[in-house]
Amino acid sequence: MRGICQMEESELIRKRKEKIAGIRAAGIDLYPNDARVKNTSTELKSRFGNMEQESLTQIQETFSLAGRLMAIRNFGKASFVSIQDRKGRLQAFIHKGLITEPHYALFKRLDVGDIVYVSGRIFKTKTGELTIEAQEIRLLAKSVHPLPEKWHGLTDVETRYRQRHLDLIMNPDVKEVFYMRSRIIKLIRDFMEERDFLEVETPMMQAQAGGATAKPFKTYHNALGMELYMRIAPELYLKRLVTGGLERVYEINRNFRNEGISTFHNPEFTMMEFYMAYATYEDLMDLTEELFIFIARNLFGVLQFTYQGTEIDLTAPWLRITVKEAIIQYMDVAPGVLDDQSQAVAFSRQLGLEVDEKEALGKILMIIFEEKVEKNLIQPTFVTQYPVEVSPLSRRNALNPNFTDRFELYICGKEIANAFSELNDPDDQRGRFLMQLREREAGNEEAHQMDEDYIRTLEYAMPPTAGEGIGIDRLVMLFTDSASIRDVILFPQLRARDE
RNA sequence: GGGACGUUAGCUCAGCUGGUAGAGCAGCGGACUUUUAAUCCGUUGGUCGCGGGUUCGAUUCCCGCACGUCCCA
Repeated sequence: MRGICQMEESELIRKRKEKIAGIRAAGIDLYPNDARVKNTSTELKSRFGNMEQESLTQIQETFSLAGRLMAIRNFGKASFVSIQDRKGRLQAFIHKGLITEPHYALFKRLDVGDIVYVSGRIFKTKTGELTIEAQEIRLLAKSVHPLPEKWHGLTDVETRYRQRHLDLIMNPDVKEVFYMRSRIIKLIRDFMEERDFLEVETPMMQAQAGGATAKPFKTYHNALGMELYMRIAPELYLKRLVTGGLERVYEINRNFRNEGISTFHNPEFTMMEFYMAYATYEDLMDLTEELFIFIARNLFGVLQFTYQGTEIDLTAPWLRITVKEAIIQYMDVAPGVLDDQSQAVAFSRQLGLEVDEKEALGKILMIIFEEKVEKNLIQPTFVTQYPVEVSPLSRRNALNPNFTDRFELYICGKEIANAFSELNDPDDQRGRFLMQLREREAGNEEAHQMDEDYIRTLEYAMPPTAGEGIGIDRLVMLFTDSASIRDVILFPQLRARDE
C-alpha cells in the first residue's frame, strides 16, 4: 500500500512530531482522560437547528461536544472548525477574544485529525449554521498522521479495508452501512423473539466440521492434544438442542469456510441458523417472507428497493418453483430429459458444461441449475425440491424420494438462504452419511463425514423439524445496496503484507 | 486457478512517440473578525510497488514477482 512503509520518514510526520514535542514542553497533557461530554452534534442540531438566532441568544446554557477535528477555517482572530462525533458534525467558532490566552495558544497548535473538546453557548452564524461558540477548547488526543484529503476523501479500496478506521473517519456512508447492519440484526432478533425462538451459542471449534459441505480450517488444541476444526455450520449442534426439547432455537454467529474469496465470499461470514420443531420447509417459506418484509418495512417503510440498479419487490407471495421446473423454464428442454441420467448428461454437454458420464442425475441437475439458471432469479424466488444427492441432511419428499423437502432463496441471482425439513430418521441419516463417505473416498474433500454421535442423538428421536440458514452478510448487502461483501464486513480478509 | 485493469507526494490524480516528474488539497511561512472544498501571496515535499532485461538513457518498452480491484472457474 502506498506510503505506509515510508511514513516514519515523511516530512509531514516529522513536523507533526516536532509540534507534539512543543505541546508537551508547554506542560499540556496530550492524552487527558477527564473530559465530560454532555452533548452530541445531531442532538444539538435537532434541538436548536430550527430556531432563529434571536431565540438562541436567550439560551444561557453551556453545551459541550467532543470529536475529531475535520476542518479548520482560519480568519485571523476568528476561526471556524468542524468537529465530527459518532453522530455527525457540528461547527465550532473560536475567537481570540472569547477564550483564554492559553486556550487560544493551544488552539493554534491543533491539527486536523486531533480529538478535541469544546464547550460554550450555541448560536447561528449569518449563513444560518448552528455553531458552538467556544468558551473552552481542549485537546483530548493528538493525531500524528495526517488525514486523507478533505474533498476526495479516501477512495483507495485497499487502504479502506486495511485501515478501516480511516475509512470510517473519512466516509460517512461507511458508518451508515454498519449502523444498518446492526439494526438489521437487531430486527432479526426481535422477529425471532416474537416467535418464541431462543438464541443460543454452539461450538465454533468442532472435532468434526459437519452440517454443510465445505472445506474447513484446521487448528490444534494443545492441552487436549487433538485436532479441531473451525465450524462450517452450527447445524448438527442446533438439532441436538431441538432433540433436547428446546424446540425453537436460533444462532447468529460466524462460520468459517476454507474457500476462495470474492465479492460474495469471505472466509469467515455471519450466518443465522434457526430450527423450528413441528414445522415444515413450507412453513419456513412463509416465515422467511414475513422476516424479510418485517426488515424492509422497518428500514424503508416499503417493500420495494433498489439493489445495484435493479428494483427488488418483496411483496408476498414470492415465486416458488422446483429445481427441475426452474431449469425447464429457463432452458427450453423437454421435461423427460431431466428424469433420465444419460439424456441429462447429453443435454448438459450440449450446454457446454463439463459433466462426468457417470455423474448422479441429481448432481447433473444442480450443475445445470447453478451454471445456467441461478443468475436469472432476480426477484425473490424459492427454489424447492433439491436432489437427495446434494442434500445429505434433508428429509426426502414423500412423493418422490429422490428429492428432498428443501428450498434455497434466491434474490438478484444470489443464494441468500437455504432451508429444509430436517431428516430425523437415524437409519436414513446413516445411509446418507455412508453415501457421503463414498464421495469422500472418491476424492470429494467437501463431502460430509460420518457422525456417529449425531446419529445417536437422532436415535433418541428428534421431533419433526424444519431449519434454515440465512447469510447475514448477503442480506445486509441487499438492504444496503452494497456491491461487495467487503463493504458489509468491517475487517474483510486480505492477504498479509510484508512490513 | 485463468483473464483484464491498476500501483506516481500524506490524500485525489495528470504525466503523449523513452531524455532523471506535475497539479489540487494537506503541510510550512505570511495576510485576513461569520467561513463552510473559505480566499489571497509565497513555499517544502518523490527509491514513480519490488526485482531483472533492452537502451547512451526507463515512471514510460519487455519479462518476472508482490499487493489490490473487477470478471470468469
